[in-house]
Amino acid sequence: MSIGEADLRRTGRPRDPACDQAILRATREVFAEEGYAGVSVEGIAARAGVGKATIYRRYSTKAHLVVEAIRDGAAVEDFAPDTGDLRADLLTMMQPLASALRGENAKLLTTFAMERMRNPELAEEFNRSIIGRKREHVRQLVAGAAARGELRPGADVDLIAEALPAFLWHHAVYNLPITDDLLDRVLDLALR
Amino acid sequence: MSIGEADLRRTGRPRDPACDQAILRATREVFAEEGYAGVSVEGIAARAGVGKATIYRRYSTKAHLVVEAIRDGAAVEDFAPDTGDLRADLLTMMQPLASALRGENAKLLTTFAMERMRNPELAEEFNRSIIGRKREHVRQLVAGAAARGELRPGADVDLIAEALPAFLWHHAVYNLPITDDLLDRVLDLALR
Amino acid sequence: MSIGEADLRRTGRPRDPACDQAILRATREVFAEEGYAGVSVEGIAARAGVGKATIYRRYSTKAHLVVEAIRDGAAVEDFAPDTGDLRADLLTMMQPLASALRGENAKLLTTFAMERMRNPELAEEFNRSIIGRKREHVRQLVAGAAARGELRPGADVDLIAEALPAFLWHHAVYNLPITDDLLDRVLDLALR
Amino acid sequence: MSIGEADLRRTGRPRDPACDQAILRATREVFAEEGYAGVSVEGIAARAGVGKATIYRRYSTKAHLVVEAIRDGAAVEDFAPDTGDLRADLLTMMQPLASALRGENAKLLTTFAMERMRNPELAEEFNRSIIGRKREHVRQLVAGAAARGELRPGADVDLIAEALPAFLWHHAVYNLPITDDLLDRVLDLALR
DNA sequence: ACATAAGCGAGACGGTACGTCTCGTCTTCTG
DNA sequence: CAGAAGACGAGACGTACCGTCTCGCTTATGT
Repeated sequence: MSIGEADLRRTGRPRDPACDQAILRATREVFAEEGYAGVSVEGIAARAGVGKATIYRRYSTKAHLVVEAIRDGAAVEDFAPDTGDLRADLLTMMQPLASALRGENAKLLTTFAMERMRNPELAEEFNRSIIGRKREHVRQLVAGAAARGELRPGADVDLIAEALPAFLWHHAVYNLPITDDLLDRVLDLALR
Repeated sequence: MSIGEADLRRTGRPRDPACDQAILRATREVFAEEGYAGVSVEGIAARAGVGKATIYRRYSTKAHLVVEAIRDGAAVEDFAPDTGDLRADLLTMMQPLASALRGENAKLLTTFAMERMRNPELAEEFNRSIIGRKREHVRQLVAGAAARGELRPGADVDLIAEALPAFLWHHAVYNLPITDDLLDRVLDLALR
Repeated sequence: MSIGEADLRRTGRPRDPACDQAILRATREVFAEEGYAGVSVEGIAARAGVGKATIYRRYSTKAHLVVEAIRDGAAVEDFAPDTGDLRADLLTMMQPLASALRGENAKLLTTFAMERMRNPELAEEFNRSIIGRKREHVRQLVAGAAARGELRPGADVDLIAEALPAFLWHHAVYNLPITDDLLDRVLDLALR
Repeated sequence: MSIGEADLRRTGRPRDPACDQAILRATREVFAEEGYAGVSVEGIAARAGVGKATIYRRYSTKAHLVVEAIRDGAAVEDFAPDTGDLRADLLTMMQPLASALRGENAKLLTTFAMERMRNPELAEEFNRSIIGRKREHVRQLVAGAAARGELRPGADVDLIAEALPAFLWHHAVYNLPITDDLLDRVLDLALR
């Protein structure tokens, strides 16, 4: 709740939003150029024109900083359409993820996916900002289509629902090209 | 050349094979639990009851050490069958990966797969020891089957070849169960 | 001038005198127990229940703050008697220092005396508030007595004038007891 | 015992004595020029051409480093003569302290004297390297002389024994000159 | 048989980054 | 305006590793 948050810190000098942006921006730039190991908090501070304490006041850890920087720059939009046209709905839903995994933030996203495996609190955040309600919604779309007879009888609803993300992440993680028609081809394979 | 190598060091005290194992074992254990960043050469040396120089004599770098440790312990067997039965051949080929992703090395493998994204030195080794020649061989099996008319006309050879690893890794990374019939279901989806 | 000062600040909320005392008191306590390095402006603010700005509005610097705190709490009274009885006059003058070095402020004083060696800003203030005009006055008393023939011929005026403070500080610094008759014994030694 | 010490560290690469000297030397130089607050471990490391760890391996703390540096460069020689000539013996004993307090190390010594007041383990070291057996020995010399009738009857043995250090430290601490004849004058005052 | 050459455990070395703490300044809100 | 709160740039603190480098010792070979 914004009210609750405001209550927590209604006194003292407020944090400078310009610092927030300078820090996250510098972190993303260095991360993209040099990778995780190339990020040093000291270097980020210098590049952002900021004191180290100003960073540590926001992020307790280098890992935390990097993850938040990525999240800030790589959040994936989350639609939940249900037009009755399964193929179209799935395309609409997964297009943002495909774009993100293809763009300059691909490395950020896959790194984020990784970090979440060891850091449980990140797993939750990963769910919120990357997966969102997609997984469950996709399953419902597919199940609805199956119920309508839009799919062949005995179709594997769970597997079909998984197909798009599985292939997209597989391509991203293996540096295979995420071409414009990849989603079409996956849907061709999965939906018949 | 083994002869050349042997010539290079035919004198002096030979390296202790027990050290090799102690080092690689300790490295694997720490890596699986703490990830790449959690591995410290000093810690490995202590855990293996070995001097740091004994490690650096074998591996020039922490990255090198970790790569070799994983390769030594998590290499996935690499069959290249071609019986003419596509489904059976694919099952034979992917079974080792499925087992590996299900067994005690699952954490090691997924950590390796993910960690290689931020450490390019790991990436190449991952290709060599985990992927090996599988990718190309699977593609050839599927292409052969398509040529024989075993698949429906216009089947997406590349995508079919990718399906098993894509779903297996997706399950592993999202902690979904890798059940005994998962490969069957994926093959059902992909081959018809 | 108090009139001029009052003119400068006849508007707005007046400074809270309770803050002055709380700040100085907290500073003295911490300084006596932990020394100059142990004093942190942030800590003083917290201990005094005061904001940092409230301190810096009064004292431009940590050194300034500490100096004022000590001066406020440990100033040694400064008599300048000249009754013609050298021994009595010296006793009158040094009694306050002896008391101060024996009382609860002893630690404060010795710490101040020592700390001033590494912090030149403290040195000047120490001269002003602890030594004051005592040194010169004592010398004049002794010189006067010598001129009157109250001392043996050829008496070392400078050394006699120094004797009381030298022994008092030596006892204080070495934690030797500063007994009631110490001044008498020192005067016995010095004046005959 | 040197044997015991040797046992403690008979393995591994031995510490480089050149580092010891470079570190202590740099520390003394900076301390003399800038005072305690001006010493930074990082700066000492740079000036000595040494890594920070090489300093912290030897001295757990900045304070520890500074004190050892001073001790290494400012130890006062400790004679214990007893020729039967009180005045000569006292001169022989206190000359080294006078020299030290007059020389380039005066600031080091007085700062050391101060630091010992808050750091109990330093008090012991101060006793060992600066005071040594002087205090007790001086008292015995004076008591012996009194017993021999070399002093006037009723002489204040304790105070006489204290006189030289008291005046010497007083002069040092107050930046009064420690002239060549100061000891003579103090002895004149104290011994008659 | 014994000298040579290398392996080994231990740990010091010059660096670099970490995350913490304080300094003195600044910015906001409340009384 | 004063005061409480606390953010800000700067930079030192003490810790932990990295990859390199001695030490003194042990262990095979090759003459």
